[in-house]
Amino acid sequence: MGRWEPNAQSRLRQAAMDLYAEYGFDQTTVAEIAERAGLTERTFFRHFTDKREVLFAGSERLQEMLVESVAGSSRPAGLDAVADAFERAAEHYFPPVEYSRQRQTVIDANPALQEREIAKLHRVAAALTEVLRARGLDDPAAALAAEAGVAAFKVAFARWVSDPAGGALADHLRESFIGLRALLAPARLGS
Amino acid sequence: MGRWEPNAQSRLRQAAMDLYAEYGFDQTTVAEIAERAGLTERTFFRHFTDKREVLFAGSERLQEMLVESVAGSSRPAGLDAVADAFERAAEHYFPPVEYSRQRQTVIDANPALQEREIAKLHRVAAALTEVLRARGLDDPAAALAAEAGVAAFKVAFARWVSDPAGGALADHLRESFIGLRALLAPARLGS
DNA sequence: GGGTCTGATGTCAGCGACTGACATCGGTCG
DNA sequence: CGACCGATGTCAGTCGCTGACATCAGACCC
Repeated sequence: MGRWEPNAQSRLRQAAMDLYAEYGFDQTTVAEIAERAGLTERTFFRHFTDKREVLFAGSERLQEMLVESVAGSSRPAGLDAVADAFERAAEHYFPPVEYSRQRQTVIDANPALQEREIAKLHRVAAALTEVLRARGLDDPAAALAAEAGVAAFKVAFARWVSDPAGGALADHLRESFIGLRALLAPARLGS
Repeated sequence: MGRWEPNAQSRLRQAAMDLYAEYGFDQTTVAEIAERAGLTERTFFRHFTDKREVLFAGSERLQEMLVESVAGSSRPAGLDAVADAFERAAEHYFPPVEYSRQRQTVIDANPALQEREIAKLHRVAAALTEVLRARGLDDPAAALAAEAGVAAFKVAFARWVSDPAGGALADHLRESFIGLRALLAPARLGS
């Protein structure tokens, strides 16, 4: 398919990650990324809608997985279904810790990237809210379960990438959701 | 102070709003905004960090008001203090409905602006979480009270700008928080 | 009143993100 | 072997945004 080497997209992503990590996001130009990947600036923009998106491509896939998982969950629509979905995704979706760690370091150093990250997580929460409602949970409860689930995921993810013991993401997720459930038990967010 | 007419900043904001509303955000160039305001492109960027920020300048002020309000609230740190803060801000901060409505229409039509809006609200939630913790609320409860408060505000704001009856924002806020409290009563989020 | 100082604005040059239009190459299929 | 198609290259251009420096209006001082 490609004109020369295959995997243009992943080569671009790798090149971008390397340069972002070494010189910072702002100090890296798209032309440099493309050159390192042996491609053209124009081609970069055919694979990624913008310079930031390199770090977030794939989040749509995660969102789809979560939505499908909640939609087909054996548990009733609620926090437990969301927790299950995240734990399942943890095993099939996420890249190795080192990559995630490096990626997070880059994001944490740049406001524009944080903006994009927050927006992506917001979309995930919105999508989860939608499925939960579709499965019969009423409106505010669905939103709360979704937002709380995403919040628990944020915590688990942050602990995962900064865990010196190298614990699995799934384990951090379980802990995080246990803490959340303990806190919210009396509210019964559809769980 | 100004070279010619005063109020350069508000003239720029007005010009931007008019053009964004009439032609859309992407179709409006900064040079056009500046020209309509009788100023230069360079001057625009001295008043606003970027083209999007025109629509969000002032959100820092809102955030400060909320934080101060919660910090000095007579109520215990929790949802009620947050609710009070929003209701007080509703009376002293927000522009007329027509302006807010027009602004929201522009934002809703553009993903980049939505990203910025979400990020701003996220910062507000983070700041509120911080005050609540400073006032002694424990960590997850503080975050939940802040996020829930912001969520209630979102709902109230959306209803306010789309309310044909022209109800006051403060009234929508009260209703929204009543609904939230009813839902969360058993959880006791510090309220 | 005139000189000076300061803050806001103008001017200019330039970088880099992003896009549209069109050419070109590699592989596929008939 | 030739038509076809999808991915890439090439080119030119727009626009957001910035740094450096000049300039102007008003405030302050004498």
